[in-house]
Order: sequence, then C-alpha cells, then structure tokens
Amino acid sequence: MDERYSIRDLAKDFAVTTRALRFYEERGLLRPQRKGQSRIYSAADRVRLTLILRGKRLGFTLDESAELIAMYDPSGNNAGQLQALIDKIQEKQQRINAQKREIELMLSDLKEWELRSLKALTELSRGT
Amino acid sequence: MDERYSIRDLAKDFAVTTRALRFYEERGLLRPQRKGQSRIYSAADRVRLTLILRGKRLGFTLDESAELIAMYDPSGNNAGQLQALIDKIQEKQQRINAQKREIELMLSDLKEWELRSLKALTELSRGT
DNA sequence: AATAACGTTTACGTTAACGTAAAGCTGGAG
DNA sequence: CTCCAGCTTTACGTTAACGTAAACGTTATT
Repeated sequence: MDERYSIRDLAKDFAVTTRALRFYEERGLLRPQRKGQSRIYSAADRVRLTLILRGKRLGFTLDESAELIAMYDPSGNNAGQLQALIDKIQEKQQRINAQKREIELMLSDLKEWELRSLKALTELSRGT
Repeated sequence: MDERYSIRDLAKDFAVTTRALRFYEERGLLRPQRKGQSRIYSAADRVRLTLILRGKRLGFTLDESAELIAMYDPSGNNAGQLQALIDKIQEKQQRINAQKREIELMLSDLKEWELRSLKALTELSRGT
C-alpha cells in the first residue's frame, strides 16, 4: 500500500517530464524521499501530483496550487483552512461561470450572423 | 460616427496601458491611422480592441485572438471563415465546460470532507 | 573492465505579454 | 521663440513553467 515509484515511473504514469517533477520539487510542491541520490516517490506524492495537474487544468499557477495543496494537507487541519480552501475554489468557479456566459454570448452572436449571411446569399442567388 | 481617439483615450476607456496598445499594434492586432507621428484610433479599432480583451478573458493568446479577429473581418467573408470561427470558439467552450465540471467535482468533494470533519468534531466534543 | 541505462546537479535558453526607462520629436499655450 | 505635456521609437528587464544540454555518479549487465 506504500508503493515506491521512480521518477520515470511517475513521469510515465502522469505524462509529464522528469524535468517537470524536479521543478515541482524545487518549487516545494513535492517532497520525495531519497534512496542514495535517487528520488523515491510514494502514493502520497502521487496524490499531490494529481492535485498539481488538476490545478493546471483549472488555470491555477504553481504558487496557487502550492497554497491549495497546503490547505488540503490534514496536518494543521483547523476547519478554517478547509473553508478558506473552499472559498478560493469557489472564486475560481465564478470566473469559469463568467467565461461560460461570455462565450455563449459570442456563439449566439456568431450564429445569428451566420443565419443572416446565409439568407443574404440565397436571396442574392435568387436575384432578390 | 467615425470618431477619432488618441492613444490615451483608448487606454483610459479600456483600462489598458498605452504600452499594451502599441504592443497589440506591433503584433498586428491593431492598425490605427497616423496624424503626423501620432496614432489615431477609430471606432473600428475600438471594436478590435474589444475582441482582443474578450479573447484575453477567455484565455486566448494574442496570436489566437489575431486569428479570430481576422476571421471576424468581413473582408474575405466566405461563409467557410465564419463556420471555422464558430468551430474554434466551440472548442474553447468544450474546455470551459470541462473545467466547470472538474471544479464542481472538487467542490462537492471538499464539502463532503467539511461535513465529515464537522461531525467528527462535534462527536469528539461529546466524548463519543 | 567497459558499456549501457538511468539518475543527479548546474545552468543557460525560451515564450508570452507586457513593464520600465531612456532619449528624442512636436504642437499648442504663453 | 520657449517650453512643456504628450507622443514616439528603441531596447533591455521581468515572470512562469519548464526545455535543453553539459558533465558527472551509480549500478547492473555483458
């Protein structure tokens, strides 16, 4: 249950480069153990990496993800942390919803134009 | 109806810096006229700027916005252009919807945790 | 022992979207 | 004419998130 993974295992499993993994560590987002000079990743590290990548997909910066992961961490888990985390994520949700509305507006505009130009074309071909 | 605006007018109206405006021009997204050495922006330029900023809010790069604006442009307006534009924007819409779903999942997870930890706390204070 | 296959550190390179600063026109108020 | 505010060009600086390359250690295999 506490499997050990090499850096290449992780890179392969998550489709990222080893450079990225070392970089995340440098930025404090991962803290793999060492066996000699080599890094050894645990299941917990995989969870953290999952969160990092999810953050990226949602447009968070690495610093933001670091913050979120720290809040996720059940070490200093006073309920305030959790609520703060929820707040942060809800903010993001607002932005995404705003984007959704904006792009829906663009599309309805464009489709209206499309209709109009189609009509214009057919009328034109009828010599109206 | 074909008002003329100085670079500072535009910067103020759209809350961007003059540097940004010159940069957009350098990247081919704006083409203001010149009166002597100074730039003179038209209503059409304002529309283009609106599209640029909308693009930014939606997470498009400037290059992508340039492409979209070119398609918007009614100069070479064969209906194919319009459809291609719609397609591109629908792609973006998919991504945004995916983000929306993903963040909703995160939130429901978090709220569930919240519930659990609250329960744990109260039970603990009751000495259960 | 030699080679291959991985891993490590160190460090410079890259792209995007401007920020910031320097230094020089220029048109209008006084 | 003089001067300043506002415009211009030129160019180097900045941040994020790695890419890329060099040079070197380690281990398992041949």
